[in-house]
Amino acid sequence: MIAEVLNRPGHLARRFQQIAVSVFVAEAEAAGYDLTPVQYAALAAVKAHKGIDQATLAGLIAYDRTTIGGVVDRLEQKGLVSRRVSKEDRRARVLEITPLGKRTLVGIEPAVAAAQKAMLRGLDASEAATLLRLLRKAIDASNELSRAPMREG
Amino acid sequence: MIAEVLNRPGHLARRFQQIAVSVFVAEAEAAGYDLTPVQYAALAAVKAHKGIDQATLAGLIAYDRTTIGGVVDRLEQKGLVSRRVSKEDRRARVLEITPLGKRTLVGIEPAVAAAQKAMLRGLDASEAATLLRLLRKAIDASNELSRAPMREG
DNA sequence: TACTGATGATCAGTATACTTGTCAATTTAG
DNA sequence: CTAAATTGACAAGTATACTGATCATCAGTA
Repeated sequence: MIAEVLNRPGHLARRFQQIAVSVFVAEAEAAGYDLTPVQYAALAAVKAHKGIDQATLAGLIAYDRTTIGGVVDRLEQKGLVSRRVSKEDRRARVLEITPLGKRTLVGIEPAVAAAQKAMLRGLDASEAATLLRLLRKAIDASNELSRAPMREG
Repeated sequence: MIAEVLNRPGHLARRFQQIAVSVFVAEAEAAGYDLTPVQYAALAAVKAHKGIDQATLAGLIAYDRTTIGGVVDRLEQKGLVSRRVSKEDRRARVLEITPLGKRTLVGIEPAVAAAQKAMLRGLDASEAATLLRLLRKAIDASNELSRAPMREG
């Protein structure tokens, strides 16, 4: 049997993430939005940190700096974010959320909430809280082991 | 602040999975193996189920049917798995682990164990057990919400 | 000031993970 | 027993997530 493999933390992490993405995309689509979890998180971060550059944004939500380029490309293409060269540092691209981006964040919120609930539907409130707490704890302790660690903003 | 986004289960799932993959690849590489977590799980499943076809393999470890094709391609290219057309069903590709594949699974085991330990290093034994139990429970309850649900066992 | 190093971003390349569509082979329905 | 539905696999396309390399710019120092 391969139960040993299927019960390893790495495999469970992959499965849970797989379900989380599926649920998010399904809820967003049902609500009429074409936004992935990654794009959503980036958009929310840009809103919360006006004028942030891509590298700082990547550190904030723990994305690889190469990956963030493509994500921002798509957000820009959808008109949710604007990107321009910084005046202080001409290497940097300064990001800002557009009015459409703001409306999108507000409008998609119920779908996001529904998705977060759906992926925990097998757990009661206490279990869900425990799972999130332990996930946070494990992540915090291993942050530096990731190739794209979270960097405080 | 974007703490609300960063503390959502979906984001934590992504971060934990991200760390799990990084740790696995790093440990495997340090041990002299070029194998990803996905390839490892597929290889272990092929060993445990001789003569399995790709679709059944995909269901067993909850991979997308299309994804498994590329994974098996790489395993075959590395000489870890052999693939041939089934005699009972000529649509199917029958998979078998090679001697090199078996040696690889044995040899990489310490690195896999080290990786699983590393990604839980922030938790004590009791917390780790709880996290895995709750992850399993959440996954089981939402299995069908995934695009590539686990099939059979 | 010139040099050195660090940093922001991008490009090319690889690997997952999924979509839709297609094809061939098999199974089931009528 | 044929027609319809299903299934296994692949192809093309998109999105995340990295590697390593390169380029431009900026910051520090000698």
